[in-house]
This record gives sequence, C-alpha cells and structure tokens, in this order.
Amino acid sequence: MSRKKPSIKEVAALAGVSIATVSNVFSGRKPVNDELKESVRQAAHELGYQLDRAASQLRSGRTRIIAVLVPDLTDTFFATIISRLETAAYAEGYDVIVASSHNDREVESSRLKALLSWRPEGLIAVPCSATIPQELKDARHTLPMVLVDRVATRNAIADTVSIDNREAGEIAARHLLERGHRNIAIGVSSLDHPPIVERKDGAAAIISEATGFPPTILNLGTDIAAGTRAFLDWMERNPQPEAIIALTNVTALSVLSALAEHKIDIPARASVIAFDDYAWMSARNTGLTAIRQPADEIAETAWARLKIRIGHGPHEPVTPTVLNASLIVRASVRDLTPVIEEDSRDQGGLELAKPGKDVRPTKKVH
Amino acid sequence: MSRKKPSIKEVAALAGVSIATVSNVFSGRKPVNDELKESVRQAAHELGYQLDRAASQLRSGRTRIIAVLVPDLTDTFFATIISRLETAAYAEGYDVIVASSHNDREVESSRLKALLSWRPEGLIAVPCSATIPQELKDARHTLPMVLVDRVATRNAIADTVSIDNREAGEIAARHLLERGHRNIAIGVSSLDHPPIVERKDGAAAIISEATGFPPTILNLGTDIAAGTRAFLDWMERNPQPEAIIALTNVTALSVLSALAEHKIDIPARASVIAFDDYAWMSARNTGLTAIRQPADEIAETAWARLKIRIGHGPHEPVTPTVLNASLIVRASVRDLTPVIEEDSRDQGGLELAKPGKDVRPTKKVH
DNA sequence: GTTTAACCGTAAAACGTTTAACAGTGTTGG
DNA sequence: CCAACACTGTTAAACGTTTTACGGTTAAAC
Repeated sequence: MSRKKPSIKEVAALAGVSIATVSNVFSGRKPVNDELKESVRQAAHELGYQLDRAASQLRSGRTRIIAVLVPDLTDTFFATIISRLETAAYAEGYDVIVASSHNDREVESSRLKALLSWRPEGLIAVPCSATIPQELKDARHTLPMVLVDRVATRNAIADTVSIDNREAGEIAARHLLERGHRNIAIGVSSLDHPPIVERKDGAAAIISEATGFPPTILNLGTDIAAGTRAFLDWMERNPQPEAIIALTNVTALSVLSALAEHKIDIPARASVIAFDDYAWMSARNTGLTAIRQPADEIAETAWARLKIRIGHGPHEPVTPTVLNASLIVRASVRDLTPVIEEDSRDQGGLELAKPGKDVRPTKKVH
Repeated sequence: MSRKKPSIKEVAALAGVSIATVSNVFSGRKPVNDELKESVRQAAHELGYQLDRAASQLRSGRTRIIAVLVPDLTDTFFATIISRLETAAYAEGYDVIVASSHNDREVESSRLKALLSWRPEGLIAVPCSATIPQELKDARHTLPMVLVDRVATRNAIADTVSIDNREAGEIAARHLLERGHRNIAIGVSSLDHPPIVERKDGAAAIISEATGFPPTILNLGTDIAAGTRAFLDWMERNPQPEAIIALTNVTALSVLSALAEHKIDIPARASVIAFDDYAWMSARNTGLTAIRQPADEIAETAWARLKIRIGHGPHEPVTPTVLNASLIVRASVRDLTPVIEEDSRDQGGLELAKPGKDVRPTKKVH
C-alpha cells in the first residue's frame, strides 16, 4: 500500500526484464514470449501498475482523445448524442472529453481552448450560435472535426451532420394546415441558430402561402422559465393562437408551461406541435404531436464521419450530411376540418366544434 | 501554417529567452520582467503555441483532472449534477472527465478503469448499484473521492452526499394518506439501489402503519419503455390502485406512459406522486405532485466536500452529508377526504366522487 | 559448417514540460 | 567598500513512456 504509483520501471525490475518488454506486453506492439508475458502481467498485477497516460501520450504523440462540445448538457437531445458518442468512441479505444458551453459564446470559446489543449485526435462540436468560434476556424486544417446540428450546411468550414430543418418546419406547418388551422404562431429559441431559422423559414413559407399572411414569430430563448414568462407576456397582449409550433424541446416546454398556467386545454383550445421526441411527450393523456430528430442516428453519423475524416486527412472536400426529421402524430393537434361540407376558409374555427379529446388513432407519418 | 504543433522550445527561440522563462510566463510561478513577458506572449501568439498537457502533467505530477462517473447521461438528474460540477470545477482550474456506466456493472468497472488511468486528483461517482466496484475500494486511500446519490450512508467507504431517502418516501406516503388514499402502489426502479430501498421502506412503513397492510411494490427497472410494459402487464392482472408513488423520474415516466395508454385520467382515476422535479412535470394541465431532489445543491455539496478531501488527505474520518428532499404539491393527487363527515375508511373511494380537476391552489410544503 | 534469416530482448534516445540549483546583476546595510 | 541579499534569468535534470537501432540466440538454407 505505497503512496506512490508504480512505474513501468518497477514492473520491469520485479519481472526481471527491460522496460521495453513491459511496454510491448501491454501495447502488443511486438510479440513477447508467452511465459515472460505472464510474469510481466503477474508483476504488474502485484504492484497494481497502471499505465501513465501522460507519459504515454507525450512519447507516442497519440492521445486517443475525442473532444465533444455541446451547448447544454441538461438538454436531453444533446445528452443523448453524447451518450451515444461515448459508447461508440469507447468501443474503438478512444476516450471522450466533454465540455458544455452553457449556451454562452464566451464560455464556448474558453471551453474550446481547454478542449484543444488536450490535443484531441478529433472533435465533434455543436456550436452554440451561428458564428463559428475562431478556435474552430483555426483548428480546421489541423484537427479532424465534424460540426453537428447548429450549423449552416452551406459554406461550412468542416464536415457537418444535421437534419433537413427547412423540411422539418414545412412538415409541421403542413400538418397544421391540413387539419384546418390558419392562426398559427411559431415559438423559436433564438434566431441566432441556423437550424432554428431554417425551421422557421420552412414553416413560415408554407403558412404564408396557404393563409396569405405570415405567422407570428415568438422568441422564447433557451431557458425554459424565461421562455414561459415571455409566452405569458405575449398572451396577455394578444389573442391566443389556434396553434403553436414549438421549434425546440425547450421552447415546447415553455409553451406548455404557459398554457398550463392558464389551464388552456390541448388540443381543445390550442393545438401544439413540439420538437424532438422524449418520453415525457407521450407520457400524458393527450400525447404531443412532435417533429422527431433522430438523435441516435445523428450521433452515429457524426462518429462515422469523424472516423472517415481522421483516416483521410484534411484535404478531402468538406461533406455535409443531412438527415431527415419525421412527424410523430399523437393527440395535441385538433382537427378543425368540418365533417360536413362547409367553407373551410372559415377563420373562426376555434369556437366551432365543442371541446373534446381527439380520438383519432395515433399514427406515424414517415 | 505548419503541420506540427510548436513546442515551448520554439517559442523560447523566437523570443530569445530560455524555455524556463517561457514556462514561468505561462505558469506565473516565478516573476518575469514585463517586457520579456510581453515578447514571449507575442512569440507564442505568433506561433500559435499551446501548452502540451501531457508533458506538463508528466513533469509536474499534477493533472488538475476531476473524474466523474454517473449511471446515465441522459437522465436529467445526473446531467444536472454533471453540468453544475463542470462549471464549479472549471472555475477553479480543474478539468472534468465524464463517463457513464449505462447502468451496467461491467461497463461501470471498465469505465472506472479508464477514468482512473487519467490519474485524476479527485473523483465524484454515482455508483450504479449497491455493490461498490472493486476499483473504487482499491482507490479509496489514494484518491480523494465522494460518492453521490446511490450509496448507503452507513459504512460508506468514502465521503457521501445523498438525500434523506427514507424521509422522502415518508413524505410522499404521508401526503397520500392525508388526502385519504389507502390503496397505494409503489413503483421502484431497482431494489439494488440503496436510495430506492430506503425510499420504499420509508413509504411502506408509513403506509403499513396507517392501513394495516403493506403497499404493492412494482419493480419497473431503469428503462422507461420496459417499465411501461411492466406496469401495463401488472395493470392487466390487478385492480388499478388509487394512487401510485413513483420513486424515480424514470419510474414516473413509465407509470405515466402506461396510464396514458389506457387514458386513465390523473388525478380523477389515479393519483400520482413523482420523483425529481423537471420542467415537463409542470408543463401539463394537471401538474405533477413530486418529491424534489435538490440536484444543484447535491452537486455543489459534493464539490465542496471533494475540495475538503483533496485538502485534508485520506486520514480524516469519512463524512456522510445528507440533504433533504421536499414535496412540491401540484395537482396530480386527488383529495378523497370527504367534505361532509363520512366514514373515511371507505375503500371503494374510487367511484365516489365524479371525475374532475383538482383545483386547489398549488403550494409548497417544505 | 557457414551464411541468412527470423525471432525476441535490450539499451538508450527521444517526447515537451517543470523545477531545483545556480548565476549574474544591481541594491542595500553595516 | 564589501558582504548580503533580492531579483531575474538560465542550465540541466528529471517525469514515465514509446520506439529506433541494435544485439544475441536459434533455426533454416545452402
């Protein structure tokens, strides 16, 4: 029970071999006679020997580290990505170092510096805003990296993995329109995030085209409590919309909290489409209709992409990968389309049918 | 734009000083003349110099690393703890390395080994089961560590931070009993987790005492989908309980999903007390009454404790810290106590009153 | 029986820092 | 005026690995 950690030298001494042999036993780099190997193992075990990473890294130049940066660890979407990334990387002998920018550009920059000081062999980052931090730009030619989610696909500085956000917005809007909604508000987290802008643009375009006027855009931020207040404020000054599209899970939570505060029934008095697909969304009597982002698939694609990049070096052209979101239909969107033939352009649909649960069967649309 | 990262040597050469001086400029260990300092900074900037952690660690023996192990990254409770820990540690110049055991003892052991190979200066761990992994036991005298949440407070091998789980269970049970519930089921995640056992025991004791018979215990596991199925299975074979205490946020989600599947209204047809306090719990028309664990406070306490331990060395006696959970009363528990004087021992209370929202004001009970 | 080759070990030189020991300057106190 | 000291900077020795170059056996090939 000595205080100091034993080094390879002591293992070598105890086993009666050179340190190079000990190194070879553990790294498997060169073959070692079986019984020697055994006695080295024995000696190492006896001393409780453990490789010193720092020394190993220094000498070999390989760190086997993958750095991961996300805007918020407590957002299940990012947590899912990290979790997936961690197992994938670990399975291939890499260790993952995680940092969170807490949705703050200053912090992001500082954490990124810390991350890079580990000399990672690869980086997977979800930038917290549209402005790619300088650290990333500087590193792009020397460090394999892939940017995920909050990135513009055009003119990206590195490989990207994201979803077709415009399409996602369109799907949500179309679903609402098909069910007869006209008076639609869109809750966004921040117009500084490219995907949010795209979702919003996608939804807004479809809605404008169908209704002739653009939907209301509500900026609710990335903090749930603040978003709730913002939505409540807005509700006080405006007529309540028929339907709300929340372009983020955080936004959805803000909207739902605000509606709950006023005991506004969903979907009887307001329809909601949420973003992302979490357990709590279906663990309610009126399950939330939502746009699902394939978090697992995003993580796996990013990892696959990073490995390719690590293999190929920086001279391959930048590759954007775009995945597709899908609509999960549950019960939070009311169907306003009248069963009897009527003027479906009627704007006052809200008061038409009497409140009641939507009893259509739940189904998935690709 | 050279491929290779510049070392301290090149910075020294460019600035025309010795490498020791460069080191002093960055570490601040010894004072350096202002203009020299400036020219070193200049040179470093010019070359894009960045300290090599591996070399630094190897020589100094200090890693400034805190290792953190949790059972599941996607569980918001743990994510919150990590997030808090990360900022606290970072503010004091430490870097955090996170690993998830994915609720698997094998994985836990393997990840722990990886974590320890970083030679961290401290470790904060949430073990995934009651059996403390051997790696931790081995390290307890050489590595400052604090065990969080899933630990028994008695005979702990290291400092612990947890909540008073028995009390938490009691609070939940008492709340239900006070509101006239008798037929109570308890959903647990795993009886291999000491806190869960304590919560269960606390609740069960109170319930047994009041009703004369023990509550049903439902083992729903740590996976939401599996838990939902388990609960549905159970519901098929048994009369639905008046009230359910879910001793975990995952369990709560399982129970809620199952109830939602059968469109069982809360609290009209079933009352629910959940665990932990998340945004989605209040973002519903009938907010969930829940036992709140102070995740932030747990993280901060653990960090404070770890710092003390790092300062004091391993010879101080082990200190358990116990925090308190609190009941957040919302609307998911129905009040069965009759307004007119009646036999409150009536077991068939379920059919008595007609379904309706509980409109009592939301209030907190410490 | 000598040459080659294959095999398995070892010695020693890195890797990029930190740090103890030292050295060269003023500056100050006696 | 000299010893003592503070102040800054340098030299060189670590730290624990990996890895290159080499050496010594043994077996195979001629």
